[in-house]
Amino acid sequence: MPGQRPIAETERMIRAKLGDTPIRHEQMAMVGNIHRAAAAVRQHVENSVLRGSDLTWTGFVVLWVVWIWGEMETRLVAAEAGISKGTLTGVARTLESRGLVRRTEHPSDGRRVLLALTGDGEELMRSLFPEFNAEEVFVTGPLTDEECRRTADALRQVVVQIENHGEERRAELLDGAPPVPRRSGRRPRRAGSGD
Amino acid sequence: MPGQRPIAETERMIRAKLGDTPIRHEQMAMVGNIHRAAAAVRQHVENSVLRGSDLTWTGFVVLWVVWIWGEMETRLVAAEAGISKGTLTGVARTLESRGLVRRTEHPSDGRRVLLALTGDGEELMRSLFPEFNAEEVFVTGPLTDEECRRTADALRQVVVQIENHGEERRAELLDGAPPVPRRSGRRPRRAGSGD
DNA sequence: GACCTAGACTTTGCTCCCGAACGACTCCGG
DNA sequence: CCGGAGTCGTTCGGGAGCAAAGTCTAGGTC
Repeated sequence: MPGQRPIAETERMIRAKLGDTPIRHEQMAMVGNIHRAAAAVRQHVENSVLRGSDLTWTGFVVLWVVWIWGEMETRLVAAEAGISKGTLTGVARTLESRGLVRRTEHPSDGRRVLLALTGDGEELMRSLFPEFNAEEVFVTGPLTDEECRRTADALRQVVVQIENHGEERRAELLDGAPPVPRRSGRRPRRAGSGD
Repeated sequence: MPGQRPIAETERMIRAKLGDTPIRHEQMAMVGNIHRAAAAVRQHVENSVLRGSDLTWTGFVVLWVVWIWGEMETRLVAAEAGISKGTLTGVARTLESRGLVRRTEHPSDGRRVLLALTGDGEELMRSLFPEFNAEEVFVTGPLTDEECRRTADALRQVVVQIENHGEERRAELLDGAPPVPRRSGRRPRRAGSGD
């Protein structure tokens, strides 16, 4: 994505569109760059170290979580990997079909499912993670350790802000608004009445 | 995603798995937090200001690009929005079906397609963008303007690093490796031989 | 004009992604 | 033992998302 326009001109165009409606540009630039950086890093890594093992970013993250923390319940894996449990079902299915993870029933609770790495999965992660970390070092190459720490800390504060106050904030914003559901999502099964 | 383990313990677990293989933890934390923050911000915004207009994050970004820069060729919109042109085709179709953008043929080059906002799209962005920016301000609430600037700058350096040296780096890494294609992707049409 | 090469958009195949609905199961009170 | 409330993983619906293949157009050469 080499087409980024200079920031100064973007600000000028926004003013041209909105007149004097006040806009906070530092915050806008930061949010924009978070997404640009995330996409760029993800694609670089998928196209280098992960390609050879036919893994996606998410697949790798799930493997990583189970590798580090050992056999664990799927809902915890999803939380740790930062994906929804619905998504995890599909990702785990893919990884299972590649022979990298194994599902087990929970010994005492019939609702739960445990996820663990197979021998192949373990072996793969042992060789893959150092390569993955090398790419993390590459993409952050222009920054010092201290700058990485500071940036990581700032980003964590954003995550914490949303975790702590996001729900409340969304409730305020939707205060009294129509409870518009997503366009997507499963539809309830019709009760008997014909339409 | 409230399930984050403390960093110190994560580092300990990695050492337990890899022994003395050296790992750079600052870079690892930064890359991880980039993705966590990106996902958190995206979900917060989709579930607040975008929900009412039935827009996805990507849909909004595409609208934003066309709103700010005016009618432009699809490949430039894709580059500016940070998505592939294949993805843009679908997103533009969705937005067109909602009556927010309009496709026009290029006046002199029949291969190109121009994208522009409709009146509805223009009106929507005028009211939506300030709300969007307010959420950007909310999620970065714990940070000062100066910290936002610094963080945005660090993230930009990551993007630039990948833009400038990513291709070269990937070439080095894959040097002589089997040209493993993605598992996904269109398959060539079989030449006449049945399988 | 037929031919070729390059460029721009679209289609295709597979995966990811969320959130709501769902069914199976656990827990608890009666 | 039954039934309701709550939890857990899965299914489902709509939509990204990429890269490679495919289609169509532009512009040049013979």
